[in-house]
Amino acid sequence: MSQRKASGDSGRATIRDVAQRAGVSVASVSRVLSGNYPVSDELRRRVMKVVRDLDYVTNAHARSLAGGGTPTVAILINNITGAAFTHVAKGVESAASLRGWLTLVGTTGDDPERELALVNLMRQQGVAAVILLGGAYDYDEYQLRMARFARSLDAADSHLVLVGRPPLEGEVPATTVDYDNEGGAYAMASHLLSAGHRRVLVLPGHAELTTAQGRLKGAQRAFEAYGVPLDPGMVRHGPYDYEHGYDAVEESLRQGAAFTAVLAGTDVVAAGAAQALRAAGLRVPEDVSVVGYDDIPLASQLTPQLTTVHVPYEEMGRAALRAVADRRESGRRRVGDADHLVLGTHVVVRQSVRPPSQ
Amino acid sequence: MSQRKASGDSGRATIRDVAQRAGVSVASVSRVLSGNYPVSDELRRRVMKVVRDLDYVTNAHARSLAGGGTPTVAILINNITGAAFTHVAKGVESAASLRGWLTLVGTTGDDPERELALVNLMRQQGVAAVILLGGAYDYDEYQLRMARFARSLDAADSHLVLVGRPPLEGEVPATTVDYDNEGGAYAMASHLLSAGHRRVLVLPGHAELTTAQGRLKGAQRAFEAYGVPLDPGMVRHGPYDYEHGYDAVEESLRQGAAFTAVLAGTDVVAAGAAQALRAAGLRVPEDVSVVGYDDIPLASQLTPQLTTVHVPYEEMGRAALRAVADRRESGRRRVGDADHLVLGTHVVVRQSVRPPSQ
DNA sequence: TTGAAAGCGATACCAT
DNA sequence: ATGGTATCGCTTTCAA
Repeated sequence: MSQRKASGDSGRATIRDVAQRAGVSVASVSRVLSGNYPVSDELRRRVMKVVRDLDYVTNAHARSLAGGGTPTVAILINNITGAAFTHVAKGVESAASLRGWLTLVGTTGDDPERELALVNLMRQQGVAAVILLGGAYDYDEYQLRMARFARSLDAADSHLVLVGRPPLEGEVPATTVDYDNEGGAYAMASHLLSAGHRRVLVLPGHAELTTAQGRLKGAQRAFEAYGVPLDPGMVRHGPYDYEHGYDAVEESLRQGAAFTAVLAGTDVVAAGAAQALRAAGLRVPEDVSVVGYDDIPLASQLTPQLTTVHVPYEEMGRAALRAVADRRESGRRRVGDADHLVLGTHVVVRQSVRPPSQ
Repeated sequence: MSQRKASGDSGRATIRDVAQRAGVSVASVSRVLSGNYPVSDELRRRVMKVVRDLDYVTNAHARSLAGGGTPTVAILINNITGAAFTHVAKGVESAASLRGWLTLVGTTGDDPERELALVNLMRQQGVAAVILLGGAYDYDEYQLRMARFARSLDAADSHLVLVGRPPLEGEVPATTVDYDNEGGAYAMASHLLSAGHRRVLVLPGHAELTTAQGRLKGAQRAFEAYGVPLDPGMVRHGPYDYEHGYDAVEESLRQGAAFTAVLAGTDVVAAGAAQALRAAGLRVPEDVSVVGYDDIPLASQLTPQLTTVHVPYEEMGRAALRAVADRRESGRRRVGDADHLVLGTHVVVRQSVRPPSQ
């Protein structure tokens, strides 16, 4: 019944099927296909004909077991739906495919268990690198956890790459591709301050998220630089989503908070904030200015177009992959050897900021 | 120098390393790890200890060569940045990970060459299925091309799944997960017509794209049903992006076209259209109504919130994976056996439609 | 319950 | 330029 290997009938054709049918050795078929070895035209013709007839493709698993194999990188995201992450992923994928590499994607849903499981799964796959995207929750064990990931991957000839979060402390075999998060926030807040705003509602994000921490710190530094006190009551933490932006503004308004501008942690939060302002009969930017962070497409599609901080997400993705590829080519480097890359950010001035009216 | 296998030092630890160090056979280690075989507690303890010490994970390539292995599905997208696709991908990924499956992602950039290369690459990987996302360009060879993909994959014990596009003609071993594209457009157009709109600017998308064709056809049917002639000059084709929406409206206005509503092919196009209307001093929806299609988050984040057609993208992704998984479990089915699934769509009424003012 | 050994499909070294 | 074959790491009979 289940006569396996009856005649290359069921399942995929193997290199042996091709060899047999072409009347040559498997070694020859392998040579023709990899193309990195001198082969007679006659042989090549014979083999390729059969390859086409059988619609043969080599078994990637066997190949990578035997030596060769397509390098693969894994990218782990919290939520594939986030526009910012999506652009990093695009950068990684495009740079990978440019080199003929494959990209695996896994989503963690902010679940440490799942993150661990995925890192191990990727290790099993023998990926060239695991790229972790997005800000991290800075809980106690975080550093240890990441250090463990890094060492595990390193021991398996793989590599850990952190994108969009601060580098790890100590001598850990990991690469970080980050952006000037705090600097961007500093510039954005300064933009608001120099326009004359003094009372601004700040929505940095979750207090434990590294990106939110950086953005808040940048804003605080700007306020200090301008000698303007930043009322702690004007800082509201919450998730990076539309609802949070909306709710935070609505609530502040209800509590009678007086502010002439909103400094949001992301463009999506800014969108929610703007909507809440409008719902309260306030005009943006005539009555209240609103700024975001990230510069995702949404920012320029809103009305008014959002003034925000541009983060080179796609470029970060490309940089991450380049770092991995370089490291492969030039043999592994020593720990701590230029493992940290920081890309610049800058304010994109659009239409959502005006000097305070009164 | 390059003494390989000196002592399981360099590279990943193998099952042999574990066996040796635990003083048992590789077979036993394999049994302990796969857990699908009776094993003494003592043995298990010994093996697991070493596994932890060595931080060992099995080599997925070797495993899948030998028989077992993690099922993997590939999802091929034109542009990973599109919000709609992203949600399908999320559905696929979540359903996959629920079963312990892996997800590979590749982007084609609308390039047939690359699409072919990717399908073959995925075939090499021995994926359980290749999921093609998004509308297709209905050029001549399309059907033949897809049929070839389908047969190739089928012959390799894999499977082709088409998501968001019409099913293939004839007896082709492929599964289609689609949504009622035309029906949604019909309902959306009817909504506009029943509100009293008679002159509406239609921006269905690229004329060759199957989704655009369906959306246009649905709209046309609605106009017919209402006995309202749809001026061909009021239909403008173009890409599914913000710029197209903006430009199309701007140009129509410049040419003096008179319309009281815009029926856009996607939410993003609608966003562009709305922006252009505002730029021209027209209010939405007081002066001109605007509707979209897809119901991506953007739709409810715009001002005014967009009335649009909801498409269950994430659910489609889940359905696609379920179809593949079912097919695996229950052995392959015969060609043409309930290979076509169509999910419903419906209008989501929000704030961007008003009866025409005059 | 445990071990030995035969593949799985491809690569690359060693002969010819 | 070609062919034979050991090998990659693991799973799975087949014996013990």
